[in-house]
Amino acid sequence: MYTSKVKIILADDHAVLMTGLRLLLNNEPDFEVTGEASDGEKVLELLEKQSADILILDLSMPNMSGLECIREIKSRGHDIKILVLTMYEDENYVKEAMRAGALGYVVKQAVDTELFDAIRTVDKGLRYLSFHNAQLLINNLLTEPSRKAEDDPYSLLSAREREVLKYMARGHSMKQIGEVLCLSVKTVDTYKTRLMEKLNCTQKSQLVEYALRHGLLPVKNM
Amino acid sequence: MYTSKVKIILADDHAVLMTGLRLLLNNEPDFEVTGEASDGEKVLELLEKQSADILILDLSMPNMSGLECIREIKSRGHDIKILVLTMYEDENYVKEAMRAGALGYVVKQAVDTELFDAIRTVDKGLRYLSFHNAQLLINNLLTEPSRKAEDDPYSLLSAREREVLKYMARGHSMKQIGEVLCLSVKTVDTYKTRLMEKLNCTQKSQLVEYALRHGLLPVKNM
DNA sequence: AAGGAAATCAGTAATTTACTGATAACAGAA
DNA sequence: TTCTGTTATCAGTAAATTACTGATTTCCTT
Repeated sequence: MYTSKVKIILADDHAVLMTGLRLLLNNEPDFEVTGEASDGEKVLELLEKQSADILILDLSMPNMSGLECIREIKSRGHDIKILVLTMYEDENYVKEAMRAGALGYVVKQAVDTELFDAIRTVDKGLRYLSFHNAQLLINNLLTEPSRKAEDDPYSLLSAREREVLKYMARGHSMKQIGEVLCLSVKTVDTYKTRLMEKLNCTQKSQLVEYALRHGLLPVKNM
Repeated sequence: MYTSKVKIILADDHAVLMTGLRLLLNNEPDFEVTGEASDGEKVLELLEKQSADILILDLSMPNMSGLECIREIKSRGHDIKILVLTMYEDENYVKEAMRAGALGYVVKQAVDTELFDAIRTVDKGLRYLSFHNAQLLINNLLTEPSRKAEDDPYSLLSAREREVLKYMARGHSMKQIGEVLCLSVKTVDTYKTRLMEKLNCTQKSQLVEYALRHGLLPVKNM
């Protein structure tokens, strides 16, 4: 019986490692790497041109972070399963990534066979977490995905609000943001007020915290 | 004419990537990966048992960091050339590593051919830096390791200034920072002014950018 | 002893934010 | 179709924050 290979797109800003990873995956009889991208924006461009079964994504990439990238992929309605492969063992990253729409999460410390398992699992449409304490997390995550709105108010934000949030977190003043976005200071000010309301903040620093947590502050290229 | 292969030991705590890297290197006719280690201590153990021409070392590893590892290798008198392969583009890391005794420094963002070049160069006993502006660095490093200051303005900052920078980048106001650090707003204001001077900024957003770039904004746990 | 950072604070002018409204467009509910 | 809620947009004024210009003390180095 003929079974077609799992088509995989890789996204990682570490070129050498991505090349190695490609070799590793192509060595397996049932995998095939069909595309590579070095940051979130390039992933999106690539997805416009070609589809694949699985996207293996690093979270820390320049320009557009992995998390933002996941959200954008979802909002554009691309039909691709996302497997996060990253160095961050932090629970928060796992949560954020899964909430944003990832199907699997594997740390780079994992051995190759674990990654293979993860790919095959995710390919079937099933969740995969690489962690020891993963089960807890999965349960938490799955048994009560109801209070989604409160959990992730991010989905409540309008496009403009998100935009303003990013600039604010990077330390721009209302005035500066207004100039960049061609808006009156007053308008930007309103967005800020809304952000505070929606995200339940009383201080600007809490907004920054929120932005950090949600991967809205990737380091930009020089 | 027969030429023996360059024997390489890999050290990286990211197992998947190390496996990929091994494949990549073994694919080259003149390289041969003869050992792997997942942290500094294991590198040292391995070196007691086997020698090799080159050690490709990640800087961020658990237990014993890459830098410590380099120092220890040198102090034990092992005869192996060290090539650092890491994600850190920061000049300081380069310097530290080279001072500690590394012969080459390549960032993971580099493409495979660059890594190959680096290996071959280092194998000849020559220095290799992967940077565009590397040559400057080499010269600085070797001719006058004295004027550390201008190179990295971060080292110019006083403890207080760094502290204030972190809070500022996280979106706290002068007033808030003053409260946390038990200082007058005025004092904090002065630090801010100094920061701007030292880091050559005219806007707060540039300070935030600087902080981001230098990893001063880690995501905190919940 | 002189020179030079570092840490600390003040006063006032100039900006920026906070807060309170407001209007127009549009989508969905009733 | 009318009502309601959401988004996008802007204004005015009071309150708060920052920018700028000094200044003092301590400590370290030469």
